Amino acid sequence: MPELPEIRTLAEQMDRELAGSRITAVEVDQEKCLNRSVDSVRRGLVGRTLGPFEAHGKWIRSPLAEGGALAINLGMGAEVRLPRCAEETPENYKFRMHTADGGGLFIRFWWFGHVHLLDGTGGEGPMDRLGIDALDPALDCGAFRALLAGRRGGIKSFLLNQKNIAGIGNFYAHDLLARSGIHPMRPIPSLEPGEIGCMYRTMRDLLEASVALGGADYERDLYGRPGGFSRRRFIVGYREGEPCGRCGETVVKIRTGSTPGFICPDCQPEDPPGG
DNA sequence: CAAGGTGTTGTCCA
DNA sequence: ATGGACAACACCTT
Repeated sequence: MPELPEIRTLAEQMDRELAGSRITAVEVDQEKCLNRSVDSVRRGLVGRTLGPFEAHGKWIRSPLAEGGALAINLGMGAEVRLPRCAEETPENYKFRMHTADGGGLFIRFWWFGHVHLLDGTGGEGPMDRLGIDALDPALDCGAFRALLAGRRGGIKSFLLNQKNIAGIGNFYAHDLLARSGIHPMRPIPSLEPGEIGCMYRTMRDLLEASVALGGADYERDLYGRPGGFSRRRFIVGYREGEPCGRCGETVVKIRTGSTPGFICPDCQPEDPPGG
């Protein structure tokens, strides 16, 4: 379930703990998480030096000083830990990397996730197909409008598609739309300029607020500490049957395409006034 | 206890 | 371009 705020929190911590460290050993017990064979990944990492860690959407990348890069995606909720902060036995972490300074990185994959070794030439992995990061400073309101221009589908599926904007998942999408007063199934062409501007500001406010708190409280960081962003902050997200945090109307759960969604029927009319 | 929902991504199909 | 179905098979709630 990690989305942009949780990934960004981890990337910042990994940058502090691991950037500049030389990799001394790599053990993998779950080969399907790799984009190459275990031997190939081990050969490509051991002896190399990790560069700065950067988040892009739900992916984390660290270029290697000798060329190429390490790319990590946590899928539906993996755990990433420093070895000294591991709570379980090492065997429970299917990817284990050790560094010369005595540190390292353990990853326990839950459903699935990815550790990719990239050769750095581009066009080789999922990261190359990502849209702009949702908190990229270059994504101002005008750029956000430009992304939506000419698009025809529903707004929620657009926001969840990482090729359009990277970092938004179902967890934050519920309130991003509710706080903007937009029904998830609204066709993009039906959105008023004012609604798009509101959605842009809400997206930045919501994600930045969670980043400032270290991400969602059900996720744990590199040290095993939970984030400070509680879902009690949501006005509709995961509040089925409870009053909407804005108007008090009862929140309902609906199907929004292939994902479940939570909406306030009053704040998010399917057919907006004047539309 | 068994069944079902859930979060992500890529691929395939209409 | 768009979305739906599906696969990857862990873990919690019902």
